[in-house]
Amino acid sequence: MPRHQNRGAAGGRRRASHSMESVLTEAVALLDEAGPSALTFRALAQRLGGGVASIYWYVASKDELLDRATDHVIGGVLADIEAIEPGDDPIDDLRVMSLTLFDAILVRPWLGNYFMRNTDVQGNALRLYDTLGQPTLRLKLTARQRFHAVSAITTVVVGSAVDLGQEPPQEVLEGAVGRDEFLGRFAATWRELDADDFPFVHEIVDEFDGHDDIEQFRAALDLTLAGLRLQADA
Amino acid sequence: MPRHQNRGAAGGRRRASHSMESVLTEAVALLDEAGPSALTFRALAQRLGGGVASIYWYVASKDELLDRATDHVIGGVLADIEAIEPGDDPIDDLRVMSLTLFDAILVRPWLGNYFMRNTDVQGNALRLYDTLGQPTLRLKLTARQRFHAVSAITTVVVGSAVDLGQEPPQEVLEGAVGRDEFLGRFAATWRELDADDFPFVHEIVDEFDGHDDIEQFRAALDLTLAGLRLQADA
DNA sequence: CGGTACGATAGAACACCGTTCGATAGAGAT
DNA sequence: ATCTCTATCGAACGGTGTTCTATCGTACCG
Repeated sequence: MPRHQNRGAAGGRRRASHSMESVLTEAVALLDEAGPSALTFRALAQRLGGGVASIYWYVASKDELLDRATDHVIGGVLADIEAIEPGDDPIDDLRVMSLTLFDAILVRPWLGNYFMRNTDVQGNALRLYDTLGQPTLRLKLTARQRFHAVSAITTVVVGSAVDLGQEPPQEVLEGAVGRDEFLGRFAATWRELDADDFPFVHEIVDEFDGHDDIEQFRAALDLTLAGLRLQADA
Repeated sequence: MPRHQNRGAAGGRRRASHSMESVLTEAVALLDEAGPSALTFRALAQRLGGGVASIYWYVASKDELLDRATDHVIGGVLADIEAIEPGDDPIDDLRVMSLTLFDAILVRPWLGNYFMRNTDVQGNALRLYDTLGQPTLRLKLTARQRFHAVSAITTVVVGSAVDLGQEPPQEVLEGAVGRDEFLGRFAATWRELDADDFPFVHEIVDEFDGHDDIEQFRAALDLTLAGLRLQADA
């Protein structure tokens, strides 16, 4: 395991010289460019201009690599969230923080799959969890209610993110097919279902067609927050 | 692709004779016994007493296998949920249905990772989605609100399930370490954090330690449903 | 200075995975 | 008897995470 930060520039031109920073940065770049399936040790090594086994000096396994890469970008999100100054309404603060987190996941859908998986490695995620919980301390709730409230919120965020992270069939990732057309195809299938057999699907298919992910998330979040406000005012 | 159900018993003793049913049943058994990582084509083939390639006659890829296996057990859950007779309060019905679904996922945490991934293949999941949505038709809501409400609920269910599905470090899976002890270890780490730096974590660590997954889910669900009730009564 | 310990790198090999190919067995129809 | 179509299977292919072992280069120390 690495002890110090790598403090020097590269040596000669035969051997590569990495650093935790560069490993994570390139890993994130791979994830951003082509999704989780593109992040392999061989691809990462090539990008770093080194050998495969070298990566194992910084990271004990692929799981840890993913955890650390996730925490690496969560660090940035954490800074954004900590920069939010508390307002009058704690629940409003919760809302802004959650939306900030969700925005970050929207840009990097893979985040949802690894976020908060292992707080031992993901120090920033733990800190984010705490920051997200702090507004609840200003609400009239029991400790258990606070715990459940923040769990509920992260559940909504992660749950929505997982929906998103469902690597789209590679067609939209390559840009060959737009997301709207992708949704439209499903909508078309649904519309052909018998209206008596599937009354609800029939009712909402137009809403599903071309729906906005952020709006859907905000709706789910607001339901939870409305419930929470009710609880805090009781 | 298979046309008919396999209608006969096995032939001689050299070649194995499968059926869609048996393939999915054994796949589910593997998933139940040792989690997703244990479901390999080789392991499945051995269990079926046949060759690896045979499975591809029933299923085009591993993703499809996972989708069909998931939908196979969702079929049972669907029956349970359809058996629920509507009560006076649609929101109560939503609650009972959601809890029924969550109970099923609690027993098979892997379900959460594949549920509703592809409604083309997962016919039962689509039907379940519709059934879950029907109570909202009795509420005074717009179509969009109904769509968002059911999305929110499935998000909470799936989000909670993903938390669960986080294959525990194999120690608790083997029964060597109890879940409580596993949680306790994390709690111990959290307790050592500075109380000023992590005020929220400090506040809720006792609640986290030994917490019940069902209770946590129910709390999140109830917040959402409370918000929904507010919306429907407005 | 020369030697040595250690931080850091890397190539080759291993075991396993999903998937494909080509061959072939069996049963019914012609 | 031949043909066709369903269903099966062993062997191989390319790719993966991971480990083994050997090495380079630098900092330290006698």
